Amino acid sequence: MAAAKCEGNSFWDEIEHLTTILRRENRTKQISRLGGERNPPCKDTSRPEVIKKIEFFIEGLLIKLGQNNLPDIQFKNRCSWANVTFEEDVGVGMNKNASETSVKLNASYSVQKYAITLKILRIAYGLLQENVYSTKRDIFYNDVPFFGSQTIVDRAVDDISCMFDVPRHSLHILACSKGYVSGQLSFREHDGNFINCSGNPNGIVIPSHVHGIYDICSDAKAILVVEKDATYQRLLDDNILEKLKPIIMITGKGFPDLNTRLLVKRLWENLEIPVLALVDADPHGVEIMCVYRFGSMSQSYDADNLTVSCMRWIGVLPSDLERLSIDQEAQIPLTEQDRRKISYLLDRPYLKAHGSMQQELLVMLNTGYKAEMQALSGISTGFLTDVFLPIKIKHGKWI
DNA sequence: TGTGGGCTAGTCCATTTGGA
DNA sequence: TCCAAATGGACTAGCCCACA
Repeated sequence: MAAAKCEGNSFWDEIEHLTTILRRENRTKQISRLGGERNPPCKDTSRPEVIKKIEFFIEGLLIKLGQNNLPDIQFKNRCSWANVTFEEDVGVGMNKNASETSVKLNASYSVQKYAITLKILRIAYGLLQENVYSTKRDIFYNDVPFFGSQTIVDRAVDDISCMFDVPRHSLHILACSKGYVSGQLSFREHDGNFINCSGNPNGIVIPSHVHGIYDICSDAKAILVVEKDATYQRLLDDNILEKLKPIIMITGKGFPDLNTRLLVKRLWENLEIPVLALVDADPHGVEIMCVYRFGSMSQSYDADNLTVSCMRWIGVLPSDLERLSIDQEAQIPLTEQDRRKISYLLDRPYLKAHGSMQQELLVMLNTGYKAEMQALSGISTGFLTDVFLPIKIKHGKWI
């Protein structure tokens, strides 16, 4: 079923209506996003500025040591919901007066973290001076016995980004991308390399240096963000890019990495077209959609660059399962962990502000069942591509 | 072909450690 | 004893590769 063949109002009418609303809202938000109690947006700081910040920080440590004081390193606490507030237009952002944790040189339990922080700062300083990039993985393997685990490097890099109030890539430290993008999109990478996503039937790996891409061109009317790679591949096999043309499709393969989130954000900023999320009707699917749409606690200091508040949840909604009479055998009973996860989600500030999403979680809780997107395939082959998504788009059935 | 291990992300909770 | 900070572990999503 081709998109254009839908009867009644034009297939893209609802999307175009949504586009108009979102663009108008975006203008208003840009104007009103001045002042307030929250941290200003995390700046895309230039290389010389970051070098200066590191030098200034080290100078401060040396001055204190010269005064026979043991200098602490202060980090904003990225692990507390008390330190963040939710605002509809920005998502989960860090408070100006967020509590800080101190890494102390005179506390034995802090010494390792102190040393790791200084070592990563030294590495970042070198990368910045040489104007080259490295990955967190490379840094870890640079001295495995010293760091101990990858997690420690990850946390330290994010703490430093937060401390200097700069995005991670401004430290010239990147993470390997895991997301894919396909459809009506072309751009140039930071080195000038031209990328045309529509020329590759399976899409391309999202670049590691998303901030460096430019000349973004697309005539797409919407961006479809898919939770799982399996579903993404299935939709490509079902020829979704032709059936719903023109469209861009992205997957972060589960919880999205920062590069995938950055790309979705950049596409929204450049193209200003609706971003639709297609996730499982289970607690993790909802949480993944929320990470794209509202941001995460640990990256709250960079919310402005990462969250896509205009995103809409197109499916699979827990209420869809009942409406479509999905066979109960295709549904999965909620486990105790699922129920706990739903409780945590219901406590999140952004869900408290979105009654319709809260309602969907309560539907899941009340029915006691969850379902993956594959459950829709049980109705008929190609149901997701040929019926579910076209009808949802045509009738604007998203929240 | 299926399974397990190691890797990429992300989240939250529990435990350990040690200073006040 | 209490509390803050650090760390490990358990869980989610997924991919790739080696091996039985």
